[in-house]
Amino acid sequence: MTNSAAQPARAGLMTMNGELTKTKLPQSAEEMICFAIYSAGHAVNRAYSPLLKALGLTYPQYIALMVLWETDGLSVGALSRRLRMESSTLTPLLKRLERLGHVERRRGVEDERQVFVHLTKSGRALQRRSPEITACIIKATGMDLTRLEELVEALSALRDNMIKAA
Amino acid sequence: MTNSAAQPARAGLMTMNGELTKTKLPQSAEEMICFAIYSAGHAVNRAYSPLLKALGLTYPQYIALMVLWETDGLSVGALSRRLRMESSTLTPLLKRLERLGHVERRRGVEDERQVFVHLTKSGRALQRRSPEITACIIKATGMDLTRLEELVEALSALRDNMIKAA
DNA sequence: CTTTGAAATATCGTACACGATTAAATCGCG
DNA sequence: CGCGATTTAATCGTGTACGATATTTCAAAG
Repeated sequence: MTNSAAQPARAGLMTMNGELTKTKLPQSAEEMICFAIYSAGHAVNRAYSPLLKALGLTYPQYIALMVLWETDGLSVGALSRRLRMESSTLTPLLKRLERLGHVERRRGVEDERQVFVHLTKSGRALQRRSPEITACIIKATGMDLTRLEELVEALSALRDNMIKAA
Repeated sequence: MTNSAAQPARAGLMTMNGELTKTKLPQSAEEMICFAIYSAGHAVNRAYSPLLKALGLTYPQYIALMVLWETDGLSVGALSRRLRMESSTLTPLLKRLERLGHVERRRGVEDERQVFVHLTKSGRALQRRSPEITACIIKATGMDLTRLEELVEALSALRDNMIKAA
């Protein structure tokens, strides 16, 4: 399984500035940030999914609800900015949540372009099931809270940087 | 080592609407890990996509190719284990890569259940475009390589733990 | 050999996810 | 006041993603 066609392990040609400090470009897929975040993201999704299934929710639906639990009555646009998600993703997701009876979508009165999303009693009730799920997930991470917080910090910074760089 | 971590630390601090129950679960830290990894993952995807578009590739296709550049001729199953991806995801992806002329799928001879994936000349040629993309992404992260490596390390550990806990 | 079962892919149904486009409503500026 | 730009959601097309299931092939007993 070792690599036959010896990769040159090219030294840095990156254009940042004179960094000769860490010249090795990560070559192995496992080392690359793209693979790490990609596979970790899916692993988290798969860890949540069976727990959420008991509530009849998907992982993205749950995340959208988390934001609404924090701030109810957001517009689709505001929600999409918080979630960093396109309206083309959010609209069908919200329609499903509406069909499930967890939210209501109401057209704005003074600006009829906007649509506001309000939790129903049922949608608010789901929040009470959240702590058990959280506990389950934290346990599954196998990390202590300090480390998790650091990781969240780093990921948030990464996300914001990449959005800024776009 | 299993679950020593889920210690309460403190009663809920982080609730915005004030009605935190008696659960000592730290919603704060983790309510964010799912969102953090979710949004960061998509941000990375969106950063790669325009760069890959120049090569006619999607982000998951690129990641699959990365593994093949490292080890050509893997079976679908071996590839799926490396990518932590189901065959139901991988099969159509590989068919698209085949239609694009970057790989060939060949049924095994001694075991006809297996399908082996081989890079074509075209698929191997794409590897040469990889370093520029990597450099671009690393720059967009706004982090130095040491920090990125730590992050990759943490994410890989997180992923493996969550898979093990499943 | 044949039955039983396991393994390796593939297929199917549902649900994201994005960019590009569209449609409707509001705004801006002459 | 008018009409083109802008804003806001929704729609469309393509491509992941997953679990559940099907299909084909191999393996293990009998």
